[in-house]
Amino acid sequence: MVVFAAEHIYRLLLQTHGKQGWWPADSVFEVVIGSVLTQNTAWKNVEKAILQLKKVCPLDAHYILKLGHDALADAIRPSGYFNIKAKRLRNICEWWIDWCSQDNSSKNTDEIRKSLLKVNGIGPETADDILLYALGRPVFVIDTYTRRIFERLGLVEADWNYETLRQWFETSLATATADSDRVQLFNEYHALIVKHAKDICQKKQPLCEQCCLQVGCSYAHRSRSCHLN
DNA sequence: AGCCAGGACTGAG
DNA sequence: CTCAGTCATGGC
Repeated sequence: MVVFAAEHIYRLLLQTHGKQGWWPADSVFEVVIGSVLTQNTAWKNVEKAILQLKKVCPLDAHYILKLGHDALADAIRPSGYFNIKAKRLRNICEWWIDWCSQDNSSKNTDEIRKSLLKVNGIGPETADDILLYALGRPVFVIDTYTRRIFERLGLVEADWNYETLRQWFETSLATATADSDRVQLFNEYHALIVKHAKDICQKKQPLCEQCCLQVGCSYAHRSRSCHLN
């Protein structure tokens, strides 16, 4: 049964919240920018930052680099951590320019991830955000919500590192085999987890039976209250 | 009035 | 090598 748990929970999330249609952005490069700005930051603040940035400069790697640190930091101020994020944005702009200058059709996903992780300011989650939502690669994004929910459902262990968790999800979701199907599935799944966390758990609704979104579910709950607390 | 957001790096021990 | 400290605004 546990083998199909990941797919089961996906169906429950989908029927509860509907399709999310991530990533909210006007361009692929905007996804890259957003993935850095949203690090440990509410998306609402990221929207403000991107809006301000668009007012002072076209959303293009070359223009952002020409902007300089101070002007960039000032524009993205609402997203918090504006000084480090300005540096990180400049770093990922360099990477992006390099990326766009090459033929990437034959590169495999793992080598792209490695090159992303070499960029200072790009950790495993941000790298996977970029891989999935900007580059359309089939990788499952792990965030703090994912950890908490599935740990309290008793499906994953607390001491698993990022890679182990990612592997668990990717191998558990075996029904979709074609790359394009997996991209769609992983895209929606991560978005639904975030949606669920924000809409339901933060509002402290008495979801218990619903940690898995369903009354009387059979998972081994670690907590009786909302599994996100 | 705190608490915490769609994390990641650094420096101490 | 682990791990606490650091970065910082805005919404609830």
